[in-house]
Amino acid sequence: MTILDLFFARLRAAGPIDTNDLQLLLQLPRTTFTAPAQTAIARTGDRLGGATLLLQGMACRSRVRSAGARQILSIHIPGDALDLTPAFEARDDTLEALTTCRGVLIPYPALEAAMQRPSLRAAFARLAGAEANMLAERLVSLGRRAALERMAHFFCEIVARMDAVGLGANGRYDMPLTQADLADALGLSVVHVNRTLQQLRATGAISFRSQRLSVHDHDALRAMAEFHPSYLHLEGRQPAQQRAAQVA
Amino acid sequence: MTILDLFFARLRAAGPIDTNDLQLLLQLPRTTFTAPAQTAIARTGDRLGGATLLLQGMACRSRVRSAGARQILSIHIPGDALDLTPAFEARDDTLEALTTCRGVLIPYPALEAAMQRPSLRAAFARLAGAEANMLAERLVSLGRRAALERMAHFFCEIVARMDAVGLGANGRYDMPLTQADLADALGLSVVHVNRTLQQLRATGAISFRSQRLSVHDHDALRAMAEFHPSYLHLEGRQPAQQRAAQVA
DNA sequence: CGTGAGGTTGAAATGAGTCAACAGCTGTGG
DNA sequence: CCACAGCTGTTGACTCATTTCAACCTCACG
Repeated sequence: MTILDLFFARLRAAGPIDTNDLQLLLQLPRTTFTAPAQTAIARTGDRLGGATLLLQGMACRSRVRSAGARQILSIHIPGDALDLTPAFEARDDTLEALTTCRGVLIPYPALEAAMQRPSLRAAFARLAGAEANMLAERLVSLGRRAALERMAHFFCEIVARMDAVGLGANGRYDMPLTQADLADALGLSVVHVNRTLQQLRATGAISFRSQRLSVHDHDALRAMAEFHPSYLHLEGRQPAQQRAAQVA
Repeated sequence: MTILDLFFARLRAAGPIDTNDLQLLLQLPRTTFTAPAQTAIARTGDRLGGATLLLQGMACRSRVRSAGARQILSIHIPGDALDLTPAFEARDDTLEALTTCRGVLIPYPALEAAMQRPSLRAAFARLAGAEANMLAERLVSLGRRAALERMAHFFCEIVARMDAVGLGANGRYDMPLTQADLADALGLSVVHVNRTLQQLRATGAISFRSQRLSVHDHDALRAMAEFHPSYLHLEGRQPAQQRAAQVA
């Protein structure tokens, strides 16, 4: 049981990984950080100087257009690695804490050193690949899915990811997103998110209120979204409990 | 003057790179391939087993929904590196040749070996980072830009990229995209692409017919798109000729 | 000269956005 | 302890961007 536990769970979900590698990761220098809810962890133009592992809380990466419109690029849950690729230049997006966040920062030089090891390089490449895949699938959502499917797909993905690291149980998940956040993630207006959410609730597949998502009919939700979790490249698709046991 | 010339131009555009590294890249085993226009280079489920460098022609990466709707994820021009990250699992998208394509495939094992060298790792990370940045910016387009801006932004990006490797001159660029391709890239219907294109032409900023894009008013186009090329992380923003000279 | 792919057009339908008001809840300060 | 401010969610009416459907045009090509 270590501090990086959730990150290790994420690594394991992406594929087999060597115990020695995990040991090496544990020995990397790192600094912990916390960020209060609703604040920026890193802004456009900043240089974090390392990769971030999110251990508690929920964060998102976003870009803001001059007109003020915000587009959320990705939502991050505990166990996620952020900014895996060394940023040589100033960052182009903003990293925001949606809730109070706790995590660690691993400086790039240390990470670079660890990357000497091919097996670790491969493991990180898998994470980066999954991240790129998620971005791609979001592009499909915004480009070619109607609001309802889009929202259903969003919930399917985040639920699959939370299951993979053992977060949430009995189909209930902490989901501290306002409808405005959801709108910016889905490329919709707040009003339309509200109505689409009602529509989705009306199907009986989910409920979503007061920071809490409950999935009542998993299959129906997936069908609505045409969700095929293969693009996430998560190994098993075990329910949360079983996965949690395996990790521990 | 080597066969990988355009790829080297792309690497250089992304940042400084050592001559020794280029030499090493030249010595990597590689197989050349060609693909006729309108055919798939690699389909969902395939495993290419290596990174692809596109040297001639134009290709795109896309996903198709069960209903038949296609979303183009990225457009690739000569000099682009595709599938830089080793794919351990079957690919999730389709790689299509839009025109006749010529390129080389570098097997992952060889690439992996080259990655031992930190400077090369950094160079490839820059390419991968730029790719991810482009995906992110496309997400902003689909989520938060109206059709006209979206199209203007698309043209701005591809023009900037072509300039960076010395393709196109005098504001004229080979652009073998049908309006249907454009629609699938921009997440619009073909009809609406047609009308938006007329609107864009009417501003006098561009013309686009018979596989050829001409940019008449670069500044107007950028203004319309709110295009800020910094996210591409291309070094200079020299006009094509100057850049071509530097590369040669 | 016919055929088909790509492009263009008009009209009607609709999904999503905008505007504006209001309800519910929480935290805060008087 | 109440009043108020402010954020989040909800609703209705209206507008508008975009899609859909269907027809037609144009041109390259066999």
